[in-house]
Amino acid sequence: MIKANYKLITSAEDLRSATEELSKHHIIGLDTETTDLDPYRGKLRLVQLSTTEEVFIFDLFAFRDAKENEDLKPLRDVLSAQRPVKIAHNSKFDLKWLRLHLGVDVNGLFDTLLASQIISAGDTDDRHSLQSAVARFLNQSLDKSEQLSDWSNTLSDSQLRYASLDAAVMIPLREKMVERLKKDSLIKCAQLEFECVLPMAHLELAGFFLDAARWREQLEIVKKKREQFADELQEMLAEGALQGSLFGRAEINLDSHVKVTDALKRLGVPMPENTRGWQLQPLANDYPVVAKLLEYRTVQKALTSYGENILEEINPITGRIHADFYQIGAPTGRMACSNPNIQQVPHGEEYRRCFRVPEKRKFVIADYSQIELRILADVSKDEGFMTAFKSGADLHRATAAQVFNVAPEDVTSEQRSFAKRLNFGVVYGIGAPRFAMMTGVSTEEAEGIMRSYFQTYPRLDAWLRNAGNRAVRDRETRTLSNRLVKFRFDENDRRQIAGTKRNGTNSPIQGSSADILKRALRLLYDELKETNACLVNVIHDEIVVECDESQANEIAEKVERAMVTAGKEYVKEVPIVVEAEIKDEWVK
DNA sequence: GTGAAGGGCCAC
DNA sequence: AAACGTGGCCCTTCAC
Repeated sequence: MIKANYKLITSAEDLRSATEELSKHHIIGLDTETTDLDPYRGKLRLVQLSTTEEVFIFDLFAFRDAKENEDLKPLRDVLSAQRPVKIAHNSKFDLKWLRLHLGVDVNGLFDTLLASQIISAGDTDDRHSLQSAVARFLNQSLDKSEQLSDWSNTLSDSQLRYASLDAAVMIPLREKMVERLKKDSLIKCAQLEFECVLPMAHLELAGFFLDAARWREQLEIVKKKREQFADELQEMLAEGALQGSLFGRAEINLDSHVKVTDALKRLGVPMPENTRGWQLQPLANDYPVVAKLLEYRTVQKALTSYGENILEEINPITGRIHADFYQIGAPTGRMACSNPNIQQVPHGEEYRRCFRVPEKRKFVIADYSQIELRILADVSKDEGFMTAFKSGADLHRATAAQVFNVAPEDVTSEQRSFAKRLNFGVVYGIGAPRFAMMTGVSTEEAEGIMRSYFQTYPRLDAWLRNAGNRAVRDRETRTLSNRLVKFRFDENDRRQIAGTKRNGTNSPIQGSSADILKRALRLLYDELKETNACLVNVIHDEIVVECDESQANEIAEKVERAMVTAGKEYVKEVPIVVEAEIKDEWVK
């Protein structure tokens, strides 16, 4: 059973001696208690720091104006120093509050949530709450009943005991996790993740500005378009109906795939198993009604996911959108984002241009050029594929020239398009039938093109096959940071084996790309520290920074440098290219 | 009425 | 026979 002797700190004098004691330790536990989940709405009540012997509970309500209060400086110093190492669960949360309410950036972190996810290596059955982690690693139960209690009034002994336990448990939990991280060679990956937390905390605090008036304006236009598509689609679908209602045409629920499928069948459209876009696309040429359906769905999707609802996500205090980012959102290590997901705002300018800079500010929008393909080239060491990048010219054209054995200037637009689709497809483990479907050639032709692609890049082919086979054999794979991705599958199920092969080739590529981005975010944080530029969005291979107009050029250089440097740490031979632009709106 | 699953589509 | 990887979010359908 975890026990903790706590000391409540409410005076400058006690604070000094407590921090003095804390700085004698190499490793301490960290937790906070707040009156809300939103740092802009609530107050930071307690900061708990634990050693192996005791827990110091700092009651910030006992100190006036915490952010500027000189009496709290020793506490800030302990938190900002690289040592002692601060252990916390979901430290991004604590870091946001400490930054905003205590004016300190925490350095020297060990995050038990991230460590738990890294160790689980993508096993989606594992849960990663503090409670689950304590149960799994320490075989103990943790009482969370006071978590949502009122932290704004006089605190009960039960609350203080709860507060101290959460901090105290960090030390034994970390010990168990370090054992596992070492055993699985995951220390480097963990360090990468821990160093990325502070940039993520800043990202969430900064938020992304959305021009609400412009958004509403644009929505009206899209809504009109939807009404028009809906009308036209109803008209076209009704032709197959046996009878209309007495009051006119029988309306079909266009958002019901069941009803729409029925209606399309009535019209004699040879329907595939389901009505997903990529299955319907080939029918769009022959059946205008199918083309119309796809048009309708695109507009409908945009309107439902990115309609009025997103305006509710604007924080009334900052006037900006503070989305939730999950640093390890996918088994590959990729991030995920929600409430709202600003990583998948539709590309249409009508949406993107609503994300604009405030007065006197600029965006620096920087993205990696073909990062996944460069990683693939570098790890496979395929001479031809690497050459295509080293030439510095248009990659898809260069690929087409090699695959179709023509001079780059003689590549037709069709050949370039084949090359482009294949370049993108190989990362996902595309097969000939799918390639045929998306390019409109026969499966035999597709097989021929793919064969010549892989003959042109034999080592690339070998690497892909090998990666897939190894994934099946070892039931795991690694990214360039040595991040582990485990696979679970039924070896008697051929579909699952095929799926594991695709995962086995895709994960190291996608995951390494995530590694590079995370490293870039940390380097960027270090570069931007002394400026008032801030990270405002991250989209897998793209970074959006908002900065003062007057510094835009300088900041753009810093962003580019951080990203290229990060890339070069992992990709040794193939050049890393970053394209940075200065913009007023989030458009390319 | 509620919640999970299925189907679909957006981003990379 | 299978057919392109990772996520989030929407709507409908269906079971409880």
